[in-house]
Amino acid sequence: MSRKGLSSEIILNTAADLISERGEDNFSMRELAERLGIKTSSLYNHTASMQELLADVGKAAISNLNKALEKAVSEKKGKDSLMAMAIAYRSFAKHNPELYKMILSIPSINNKTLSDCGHILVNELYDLLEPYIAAYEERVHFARAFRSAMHGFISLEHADFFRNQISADDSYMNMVKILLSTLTEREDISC
Amino acid sequence: MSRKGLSSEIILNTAADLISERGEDNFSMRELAERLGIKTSSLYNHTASMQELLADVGKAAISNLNKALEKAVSEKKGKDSLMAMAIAYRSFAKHNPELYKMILSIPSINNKTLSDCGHILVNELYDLLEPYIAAYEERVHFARAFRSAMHGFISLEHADFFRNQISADDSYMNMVKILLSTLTEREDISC
DNA sequence: TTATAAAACTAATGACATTAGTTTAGGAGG
DNA sequence: CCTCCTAAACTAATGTCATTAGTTTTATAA
Repeated sequence: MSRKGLSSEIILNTAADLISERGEDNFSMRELAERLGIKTSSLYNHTASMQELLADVGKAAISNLNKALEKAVSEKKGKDSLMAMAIAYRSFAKHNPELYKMILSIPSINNKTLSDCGHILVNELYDLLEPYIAAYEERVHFARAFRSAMHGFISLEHADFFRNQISADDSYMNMVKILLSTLTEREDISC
Repeated sequence: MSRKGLSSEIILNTAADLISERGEDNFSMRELAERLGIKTSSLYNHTASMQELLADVGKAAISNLNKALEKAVSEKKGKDSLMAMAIAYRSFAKHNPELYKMILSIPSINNKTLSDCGHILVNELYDLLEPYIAAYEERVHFARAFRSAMHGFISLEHADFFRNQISADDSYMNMVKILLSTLTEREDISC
């Protein structure tokens, strides 16, 4: 190491802070360098490109989201787990709107990342749905619907598409309940 | 007029073409000018800024989406109308993925635009839901869930989050049916 | 104490949006 | 047919970026 105690981790965290504060569109290597107290070009000793750095921030974000979901799910059982997941998902997106948005741009950049990180959410969902939906294909359908609803709601809300006075929190809970209401415990006819 | 037969409409359409081909992120005034056969700075005789131009492209996109939805809805009745809307929504997004994405960035730019254009979709939905949901607040909740599901599905699919072999088309139809299945015709107890 | 290499630096390039000021051409009025 | 007017083109310049090449510095390992 040289002069500063800069590590890739510090750079990543500072980049994430900057993005959280001012949005991905307003992020610049110049401002990141300034905040770190170095010249812009020095950043390239730590990252190959801005694109790679942004991808890394996205990976960290999806990893944090997954941790939050796992924690939430592990504390409940059955439908309560699904409800807890939905609440944790929205909570993460609400507290980290800019980082949440970055998650969507990951897959197109890096095919492996999503396989590594994103599947936790999906596999968790598949497991939780098993007591309610026997057929694998149907489980996939429902999981996609569930994720779509969560993501879509958050996305539309953040883009200010819900102008009506009615509480968005209420609408979200209502939406999740509607979806969960279509799940009925199946009698186990195996063996 | 002077030399060329350029109109704001031609510029708008060319910009939309360019965005459709290469994405909003890769759009540049330089390339737009080149395709139009003029110098970059000449564009500023027709638009105040790139931001305004992009906003106009977004407005045109939301307008086209609304037209497609209205047409689809008008040809059916009851739940079939809702199904037709969902199919038309997805169809638009599938054929115009880049333009669809731009719609989401409109509200933050211009508060009036969405009130003018976007409410058609919302009001249409409210009307269609009236035979099934009496309470206004409940209708708002359901309409938000419905839009969230549609948008979320399209958004996740386009970001390549549905890696499973299972058909995305099937999943989409399944999702819409799940939501519509929770709607039951109410007996009209008014008067 | 010295060698090494990571990590800082300076300097330069090329893409980009945007602005100011100038020129040109096509249609309106005589 | 001529002349003016103005929309719409142009040239030139500025400032912001990301990125690269080449140089210097400094912390640590030997």
